[in-house]
Amino acid sequence: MAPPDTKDTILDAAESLFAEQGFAATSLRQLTTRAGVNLAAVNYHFGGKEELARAVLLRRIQPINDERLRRLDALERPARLEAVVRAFLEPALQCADEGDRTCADGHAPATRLCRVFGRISIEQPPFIRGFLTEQFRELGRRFVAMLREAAPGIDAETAWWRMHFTIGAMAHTLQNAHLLDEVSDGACTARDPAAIVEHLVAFATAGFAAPEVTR
Amino acid sequence: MAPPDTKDTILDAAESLFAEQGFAATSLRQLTTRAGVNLAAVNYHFGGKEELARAVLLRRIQPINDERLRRLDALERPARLEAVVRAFLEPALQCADEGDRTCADGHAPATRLCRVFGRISIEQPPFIRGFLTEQFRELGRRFVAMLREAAPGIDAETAWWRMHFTIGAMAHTLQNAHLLDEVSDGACTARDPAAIVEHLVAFATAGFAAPEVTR
DNA sequence: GTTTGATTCAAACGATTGTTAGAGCTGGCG
DNA sequence: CGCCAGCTCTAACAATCGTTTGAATCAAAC
Repeated sequence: MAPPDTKDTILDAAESLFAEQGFAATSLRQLTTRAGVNLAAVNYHFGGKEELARAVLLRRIQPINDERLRRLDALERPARLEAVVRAFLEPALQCADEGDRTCADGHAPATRLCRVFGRISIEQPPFIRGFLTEQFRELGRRFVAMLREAAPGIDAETAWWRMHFTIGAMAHTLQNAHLLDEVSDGACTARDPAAIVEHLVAFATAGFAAPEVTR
Repeated sequence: MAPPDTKDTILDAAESLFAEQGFAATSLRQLTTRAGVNLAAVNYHFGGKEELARAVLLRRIQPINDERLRRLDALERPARLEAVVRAFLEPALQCADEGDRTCADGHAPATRLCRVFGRISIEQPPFIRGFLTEQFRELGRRFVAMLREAAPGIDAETAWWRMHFTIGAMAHTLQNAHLLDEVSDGACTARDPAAIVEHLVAFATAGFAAPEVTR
């Protein structure tokens, strides 16, 4: 009921447009037009396009990573592998509940976040590199430690790789779930994030439990 | 020893720049400067920036997908799960042998390909959508069939999802392997594609072998 | 009612974008 | 040689980019 806040309106529009087209391909004019605000508002409220991108990412990543750590702390000990994997994956996919509005682009916030996050993290404009590694270093360390506790016998390097694989599977899937619809000729029609996360948890848990690579 | 062909020179420069910065963020002036050719050469030889992007992708994807299908045909029957996974992953990572020059950006062609492919497929400018789904529909169908033969008991939808996860893990890993170096504080320093593929094959094979999701 | 600070607005800035036109160059063939 | 096709070059095109300016508007405080 609060009057639509300009800053949030811009963030919403930026999030959906970055998700659809990426950072570089989205112009401020297109963005402010969709948001229904003046062109100069972005520079006034955020200082520039790059700072806007940082704000878009931070608004979503912060609560998700907080929730991840909260779940990690709440795990039974010794941790079950699937529970650790779930603690990592579910918060990212359930952020849909936070802002329960479904936006103009027809996608749930979770899908939009993962797409924008995947895009910007992959486009990796230089200005975003340090920001991202800083956001994930501590989180990664804690998860790797917990994963090794839940799956004894895998070394640190393997654990890092497998977490990387899991992130990749998650990001790519939510970015391109619609592609799967087309390619599979209708075998996969699920857009429900809850269903996706179950598939993903099963896949990643088994992957983490795989025997160590012998080379 | 052949004189450097302008068309190939452009393709090489475009591949490395698209890999580094993405499609939209790379300008033709930057591209032609690195290639050491005239600005107008891109439009002369390819017709425009979008057609250039298509050519960059096609040059690498075509031989890889051919090799994938060749390996698929050569599999023993009934197929072992790991062999199917390997038939899908290795060709993409071993295309380094094709053009054995290591280019100016210091990355092996395999890494560059995966990065440019991941970028463009994720940026997904509208002009590339149909092109990509067409390239992968037949390949996906054949692999899903073979995977279900090697891992009986998983349904078609699950097989599609897991293949999607595998693609995501592969793409994300090769795009961001350098990030892993930073985040893991040196636990992961491997840049050798051969080592990565072993980790990845182990992870994905286990994921495919996971029990069906019960919901 | 006036003032003050915050926000929005139209308009323009210089820079850069993809693309194109047309002249200039080059090498092989008659 | 003269010619022509293939390619490269300079120069410019219109369009769009992110950003900035300075005036207009608004709401609350005095």
